[in-house]
Amino acid sequence: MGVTDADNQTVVFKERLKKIYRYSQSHLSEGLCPTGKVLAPTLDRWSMFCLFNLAYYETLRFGELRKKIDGISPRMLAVTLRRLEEHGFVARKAYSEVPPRVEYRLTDFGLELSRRLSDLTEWFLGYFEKLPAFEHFNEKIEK
Amino acid sequence: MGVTDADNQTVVFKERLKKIYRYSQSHLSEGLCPTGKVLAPTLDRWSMFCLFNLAYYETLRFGELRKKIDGISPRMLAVTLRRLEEHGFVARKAYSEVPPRVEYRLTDFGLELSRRLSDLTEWFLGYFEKLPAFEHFNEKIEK
DNA sequence: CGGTATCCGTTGCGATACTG
DNA sequence: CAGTATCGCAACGGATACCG
Repeated sequence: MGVTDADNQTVVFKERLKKIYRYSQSHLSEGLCPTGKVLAPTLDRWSMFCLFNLAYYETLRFGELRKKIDGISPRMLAVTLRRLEEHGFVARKAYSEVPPRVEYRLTDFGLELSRRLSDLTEWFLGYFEKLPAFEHFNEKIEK
Repeated sequence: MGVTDADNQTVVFKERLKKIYRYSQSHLSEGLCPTGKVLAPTLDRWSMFCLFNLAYYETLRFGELRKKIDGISPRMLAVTLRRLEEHGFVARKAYSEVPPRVEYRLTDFGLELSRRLSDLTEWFLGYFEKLPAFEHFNEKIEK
């Protein structure tokens, strides 16, 4: 009676916000909110390319990744992969061979994250045509 | 026959990855993938606090936000709000009064983004207890 | 093959002081 | 009240060269 689904959704949303907010405030000194702590390592210049390539091909070697990601330097690929590994998104497997062979793949966590990030990306690609801030982006897409 | 829901999901996921990947590569020079382009401005030290406060209280003035976000300087609040406004997440309304009054609220886009970010945060809060990289995080939560 | 080491420019952020 | 101006530091990313 008078209480709509939308109302209930709002209440749930606000409770969630309060919970997250409490966590966030206890971590202010670390420089990032908890969402940032997880997402930031995936939002630099190269991480998403690594994640999505690994999500697509499942297993790739260092050199294969390097070839697939146009313009990345060996240093940045190493840094990016190490960070993704440290955060539990990517698993690294080194074989004791000559020449050396190292394979990378997503963990379950990394795969789930990739799915969720692709959902998010899919959602806001629809906004590019509407929002002024992303106009330049659209122009390039159309080319 | 033999084609499971999981298989179909995987196909859809991979098609989506290809699509996003094409977009991303055409924007390499800009330094961020499209997901990053939208999310990065929300993942610095302060943006999420602004977004979540505005999602919770709906409308807040500059000074109110400043009081609610512990430790933020006027400069960083101004910078953060301006960036959020430029990206279409936040609407700014200035009243011609003395003393001046300015109100901030989320746009529909900003509200939807806040919901999605809170979903994401809710999901991975469940991983903090499992992943080594986030152990230090858990310790603080328990305090 | 799979990385490191080094240097260097840019950006982000904080602190403080000031203003229409 | 709602910001801006200025300064300074520290972290990040890029380019290049080198190594087990």
